[in-house]
Amino acid sequence: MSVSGRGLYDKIVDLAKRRGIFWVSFEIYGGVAGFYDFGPIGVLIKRNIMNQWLKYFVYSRENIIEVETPIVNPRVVFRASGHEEHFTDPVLVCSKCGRVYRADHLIKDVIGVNVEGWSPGEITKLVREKGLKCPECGGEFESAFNALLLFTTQIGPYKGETAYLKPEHAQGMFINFPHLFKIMRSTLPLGIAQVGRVARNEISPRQGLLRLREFNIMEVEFFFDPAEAEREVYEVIGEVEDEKVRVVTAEERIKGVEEPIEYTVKELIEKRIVKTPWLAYWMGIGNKYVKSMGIPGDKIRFLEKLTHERAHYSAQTFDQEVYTERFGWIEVAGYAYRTSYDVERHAELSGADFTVFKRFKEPVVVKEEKAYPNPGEISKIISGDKLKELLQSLYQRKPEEVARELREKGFVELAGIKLPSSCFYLKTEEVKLHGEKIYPHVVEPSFGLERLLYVILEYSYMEREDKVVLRLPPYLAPYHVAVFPLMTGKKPEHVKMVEVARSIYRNLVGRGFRALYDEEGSIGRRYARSDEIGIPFAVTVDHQTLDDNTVTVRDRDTTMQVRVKINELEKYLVEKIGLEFLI
RNA sequence: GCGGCGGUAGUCUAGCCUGGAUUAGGACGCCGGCCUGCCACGCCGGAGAUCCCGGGUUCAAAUCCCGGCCGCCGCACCA
Repeated sequence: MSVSGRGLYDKIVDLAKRRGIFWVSFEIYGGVAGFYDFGPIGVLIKRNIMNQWLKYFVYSRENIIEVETPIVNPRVVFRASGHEEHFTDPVLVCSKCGRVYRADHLIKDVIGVNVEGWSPGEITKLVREKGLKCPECGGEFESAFNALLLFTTQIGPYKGETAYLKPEHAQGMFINFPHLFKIMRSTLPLGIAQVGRVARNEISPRQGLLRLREFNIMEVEFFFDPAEAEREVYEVIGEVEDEKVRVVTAEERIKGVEEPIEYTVKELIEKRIVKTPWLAYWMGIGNKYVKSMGIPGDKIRFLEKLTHERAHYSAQTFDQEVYTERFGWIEVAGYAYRTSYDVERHAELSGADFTVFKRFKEPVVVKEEKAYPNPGEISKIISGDKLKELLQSLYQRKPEEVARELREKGFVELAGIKLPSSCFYLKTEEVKLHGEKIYPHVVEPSFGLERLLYVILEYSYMEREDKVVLRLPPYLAPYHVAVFPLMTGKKPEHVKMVEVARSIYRNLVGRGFRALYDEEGSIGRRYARSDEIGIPFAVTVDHQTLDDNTVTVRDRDTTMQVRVKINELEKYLVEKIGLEFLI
């Protein structure tokens, strides 16, 4: 088959392997599904995608900070997050044909029993009692077990504590929220970002870079006060209020509509399409970010997840999808409204204080009923050491709580003894409240780096006269500029060209450019090689250079050349590339 | 995990059906040399293949059979 006849995906995979972008890991041992190695060009492009993300989501915002937390997490972290419960599925395997079923789904469909929360042992017992067989081949089922999609390991080389590799960064930010909140002078909203590796033990990873077992996530957990969200969003919305995003709402999807409707970020908020305005804000930022990397706006859409598609922690989720030739619409980012779910779970299991003190504009005076013990009356019911003990524990309790219990039940129960209201002095006091404690809510934009890499490659891949040109935006290119001598022979002027080209190369590198020097093969071949990995500009030292200190700068996309003075080359390139590369 | 299809140098591929004379052929790329006044130039030379792995059938296996690994597609799964 000719090169142009094959699919885009195949061409990208070939290019990626040939030029050192990515390839299947552990190749010499036959490869392992779901793992990819990234080569010299791949790591550079990935880092640029990451830098671009940091610029959009972190560096240009005063209230977003970045952290790095361990990949290995003790079990309790994912017990708190609900992953241990929800990320695991009870599974039944047919002993005859080997088919795997979700036990809860199958039992509900066939027997009509809801086994949610049952142990594998209980499920196995039910399957045996009811004689449930494999619906495909009629074979017996093996004992049910929980298939956990978290990678499991141990902390400590022997007899270690069970631990999991994190499947997302989120918990690292939640756990550190109380500490970081103080560092950031106790101010909301506060965004905590993290970029790096996570691992998911996928049952059957497939589709190249799109479903990996180890990959990079770029994620922000954005903590805010839901009551102030609308006001605070409007303080910063200028940047994105008119940004147009294409959305398919859950309501539309239920009706069978897949065609997105275009809204501005402001409209998403005003029409109450989003359950918190911050969701719309971050969708706007994410839309701009993805467009900045060469993805056309009309190839991006946000798909609201239906209730049953959403993760356990989410009140509303939008997937940001990009249209690909090979796989259709694929998710590159998720925007989840996690409410205070995680924060409250970690508060509960750790005992740490995750609340935020919210100061009122004016102190509020509230009347509060309080009940103080009346030892004289109590001694009529009980005496001696028992009285002493009782009084001690009574003094431990807050008078307003005691009053409430009296109000609700008519008595206070302590160590089996019921104390009527006659045992208390009841008082109504005025209390000045300066604020209240609230749990912050969280919105989470979360990007898959490798998926972005793939869609960016798809949209930048072009062929010109059977040659590959990777039209990467200049700031994503692995190198900003290539430097070539026109001739590399033995004639004195050829030797001089090499010398000048090398010195230009060294100067550019010294000034912070990523530059590539190449003198192998013909000039045309060198242009072709640099086009293939997306280098946007090529500087050539030719005969005229030796006369007047000018070089030609060739544009990758137009192949047009302009002549530039060597001492103005840096300025010229900075103008062309933009300042993005200086991150 | 199940089923279907596939796996030959860095890449793309011929050969497989119909087992043997092909030293596993070609193109591109790569390396060395010559040449070369701007878009994969030309010439000469060179390196590069566990024919995915293991087993079986056979006098003989890249080729046929079985198992495994990997990839793609469909199903299941994707918190």
